[in-house]
Amino acid sequence: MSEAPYRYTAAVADEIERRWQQRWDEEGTFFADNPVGSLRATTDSLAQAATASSEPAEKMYIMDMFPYPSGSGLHVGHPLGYIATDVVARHQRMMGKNVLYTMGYDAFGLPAEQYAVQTGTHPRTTTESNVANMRRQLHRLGLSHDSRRSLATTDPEFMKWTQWIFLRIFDSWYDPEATNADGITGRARPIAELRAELRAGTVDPFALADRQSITLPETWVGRSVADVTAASDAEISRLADSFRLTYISETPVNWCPGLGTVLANEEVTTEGRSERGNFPVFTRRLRQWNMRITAYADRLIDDLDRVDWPESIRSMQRNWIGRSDGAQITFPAAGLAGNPEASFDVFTTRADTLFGATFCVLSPEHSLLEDPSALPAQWPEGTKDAWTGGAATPRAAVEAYRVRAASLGEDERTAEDREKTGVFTGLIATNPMDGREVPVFTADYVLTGYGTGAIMAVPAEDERDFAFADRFELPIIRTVKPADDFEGGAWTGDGEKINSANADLDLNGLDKDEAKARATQYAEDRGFGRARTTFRLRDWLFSRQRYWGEPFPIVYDPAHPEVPIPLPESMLPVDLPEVADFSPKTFDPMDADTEPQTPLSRADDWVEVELDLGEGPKTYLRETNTMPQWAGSSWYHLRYIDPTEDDVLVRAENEEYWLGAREDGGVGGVDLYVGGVEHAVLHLLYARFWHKVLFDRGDVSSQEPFHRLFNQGYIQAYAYTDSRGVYVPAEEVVAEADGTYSYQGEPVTQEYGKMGKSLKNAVAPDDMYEEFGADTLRVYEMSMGPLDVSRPWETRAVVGSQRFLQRLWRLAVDEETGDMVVSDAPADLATQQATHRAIDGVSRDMSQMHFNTAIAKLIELVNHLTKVGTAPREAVEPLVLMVAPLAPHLAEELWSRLGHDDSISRAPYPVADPELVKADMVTCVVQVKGKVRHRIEVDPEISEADLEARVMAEERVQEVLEGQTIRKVIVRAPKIVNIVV
RNA sequence: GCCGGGUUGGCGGAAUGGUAGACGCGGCGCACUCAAAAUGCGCUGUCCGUGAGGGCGUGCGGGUUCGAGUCCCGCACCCGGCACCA
Repeated sequence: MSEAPYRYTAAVADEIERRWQQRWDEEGTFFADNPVGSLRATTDSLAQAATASSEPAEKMYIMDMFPYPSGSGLHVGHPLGYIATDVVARHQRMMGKNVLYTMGYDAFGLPAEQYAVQTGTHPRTTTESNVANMRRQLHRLGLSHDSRRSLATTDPEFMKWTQWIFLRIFDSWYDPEATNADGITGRARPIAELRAELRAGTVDPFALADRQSITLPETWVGRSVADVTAASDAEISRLADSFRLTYISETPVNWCPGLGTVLANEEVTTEGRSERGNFPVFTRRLRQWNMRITAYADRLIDDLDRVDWPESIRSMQRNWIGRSDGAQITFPAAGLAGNPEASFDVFTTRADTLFGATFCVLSPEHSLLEDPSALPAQWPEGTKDAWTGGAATPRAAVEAYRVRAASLGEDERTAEDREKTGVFTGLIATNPMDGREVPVFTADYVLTGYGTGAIMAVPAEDERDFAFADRFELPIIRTVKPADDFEGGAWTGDGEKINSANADLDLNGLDKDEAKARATQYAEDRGFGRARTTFRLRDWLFSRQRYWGEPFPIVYDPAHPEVPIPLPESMLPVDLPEVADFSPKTFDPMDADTEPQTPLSRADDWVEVELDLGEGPKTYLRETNTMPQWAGSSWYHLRYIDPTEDDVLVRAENEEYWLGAREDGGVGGVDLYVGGVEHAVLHLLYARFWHKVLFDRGDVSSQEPFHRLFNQGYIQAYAYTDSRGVYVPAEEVVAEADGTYSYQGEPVTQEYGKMGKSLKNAVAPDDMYEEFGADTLRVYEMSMGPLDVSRPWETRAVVGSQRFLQRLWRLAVDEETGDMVVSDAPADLATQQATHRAIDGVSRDMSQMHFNTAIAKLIELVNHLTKVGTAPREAVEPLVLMVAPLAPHLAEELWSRLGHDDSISRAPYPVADPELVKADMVTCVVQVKGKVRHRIEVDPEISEADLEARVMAEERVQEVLEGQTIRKVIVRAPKIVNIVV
């Protein structure tokens, strides 16, 4: 080490990196200018803009999925995506773009709250220290963030606008007939406009409610549009309230009295107990806030075709939304006490099979079964023993079945191999096609949350219905002719219609699609059905019984506790109260009938508040639920744009500049959004939904939040367990010659997967800085493979990236003296060509985010220059410029030592000279029957005729062709000649 | 079951239908050194051959093509998502 005092070691790297990071901070090197407002051009960048041109720089908005500021430090897997976006941001700046690039923190959430419950430390304290720690760790990587735009979702000034958006959505209803400025049908409109339309009778609330599956207040059920126009203002107002995009409803949730909280499905085990604490969990209807995301289902699917996202993610979203086109058919049902006109609706995607419906099935939670005592008191004639479930009457059978169904967990109920169960309800429905009487069953294979919660069963063409019919000895009528080799069961394939005719309609002989259309039309003409689209997507359960989340900007008048009252913007933000206890009240774990008592509900001084909301000072009660963690992440991309504005969410000029619709036909949004695939559905769907509401309400000009999405892979790692299954430190595991592994002489088992502290295989970035420096870590992570593929971490391979940077350094700096050794003499032709070929290839790779191959080409150039001896400036300068996005500190240092005063951050990226990219000679491959037999060096411009002549004249070729007849010669100058014999 | 993605040396990975294995790790050898480290240079898919060269090779089986890791058909395995969704 003493021999080379100026070698690029970790210590030298550390000094360089800290020095440049400080300078970047001091000079605000990475500040991005807004068109207007407080983040308008700084003096420096104004000066720079003036020297360039009067045109504003082209923009580029690059964003990472922001992290939760966890307390347990980073490992080297975390920053993979951040390094990649930083490389893109730095490259784009050198390409002359105005780059918006920053980092925020998704800081509400459970860990800080749980830590608070255990230790009494306020979540805000924990959160702030974690954010500070994470900022420091990321800063050390040299990420070129605009620090002025950084935020945390817990900042009161951020939370204010989260609450403001909540109110915006609360103030909206979805008008499926309204057209947006740019031709999209369906739009959120102010609730006041709905009240006006209801008053004027220009909207039919009953049709609208039916279309959006909205339950109207009971006083309005069964009334007409004429009743609406004649109603009082208060009544109209209540009616309009049912259409809000944010609403309260009794929603089935996972209630865990032992923890005193409602749980997400992921937090409930297959045994129906809480993951944490192992308490019983009950499915109960509780009063909850919801967001009507289902109103946007069509647009959320359709606009997936207008964004540049991986196909896999788009397909996951389509899948999740689950649009399915079919028909809703009404079946009259006889046998219900006091209701001779009873009927129920079924949803089917196979209206063509109506003639094959031989029974119907209601979900156990279906409204017709809510009062089993209205069911027949005796089994109707023809009831088979198997249908009764052993009960004496339909009432008893259904009652027992419903109780059983309620006690089953979701997982048990939907277990794949479970045999079909169910009981006959005693009700008899009429098939509207041919008047056939069919029995009505209840069975838990029909789900209450999908379609209408009721089906017509067509055992001949549906596997589930077939299994049920088989078990309960129900008739089967085929309405599609199966293929000849069909072996029985349900035929779900295509085929000619059979057995499908009544006096007025004959579907026989038609194909599936034609028959579907005809049957649906027939149902519509006769008034017993219509085409309908259903979605798998459910509305968004938006309330949580937690402390560490955004409070709702909602109060209640104690006289009307069922009517939520929005607070005016002037009263935002609603801050969290100080409380003594951050945990919700817990109950007897077995007592399902308890009600959640949120942490906020016990802050009496906060809950009860005197306000003047236009009726003079009055006492109101605050909403005590908090918002889910998804809230902040649904819109932070907007706040990055205008983080300092206090009077507006985001200024229109700035939003349009950074997110506006694109020339290539894109609908706007962040230019590049990088993050893990785990957010493929929920976060991205919620953010798209909020963004679309804001678009509809005129708050933003872009229709999608994220134009281009990129999912980075994960850095994975090997973990090792000993004979007891306990993890041992991966670092100290030794690979044995026979391919096994051992730790302290004992054999251990290798597994491959995530990196994590508990798996004892986490590698801390700090250790990498100490051993190699941040630039080496950056280059290593970018060189490991394509960004979207997961790959294993290998500390021992990091040295390769360090050697690359050391060789680069050595090209310019004498390791003994520290002097610059770059030559100002002109480079030889081979070096010029090597340089320009590298520029050409690296430029292409960089713009496609192929950093691994870009680095390979840079290494090749460095290796070439190493062989040359003294490196010429005309090669070293472009090389340093190309390295700058990847290893920015080293590049800045060399750039400065090469005599440049300005930061390399906005130096223009090198451009290849096409003349020097062209090769003088290329290798032409001579193949015989597709096998390589010879190679010759030829001029790249050689004509096909000349090339063929050259090849045929070669001695070696003659030799190989000896005694064979040439049938054909394929010439692709200058690369290949294939001789077919 | 359905949807999406994948399978290339000892390892990470390169290859607009046209020289399979760029670049890196590891390994082997040489130079420098008393020696080691570091550095530089060379070799490194596999089998046969002293060599020139040849055989075989991109999960498996077919096909298209003058030519296939790449395109098409079928299959196996792996990863991810959804799933009694009517």
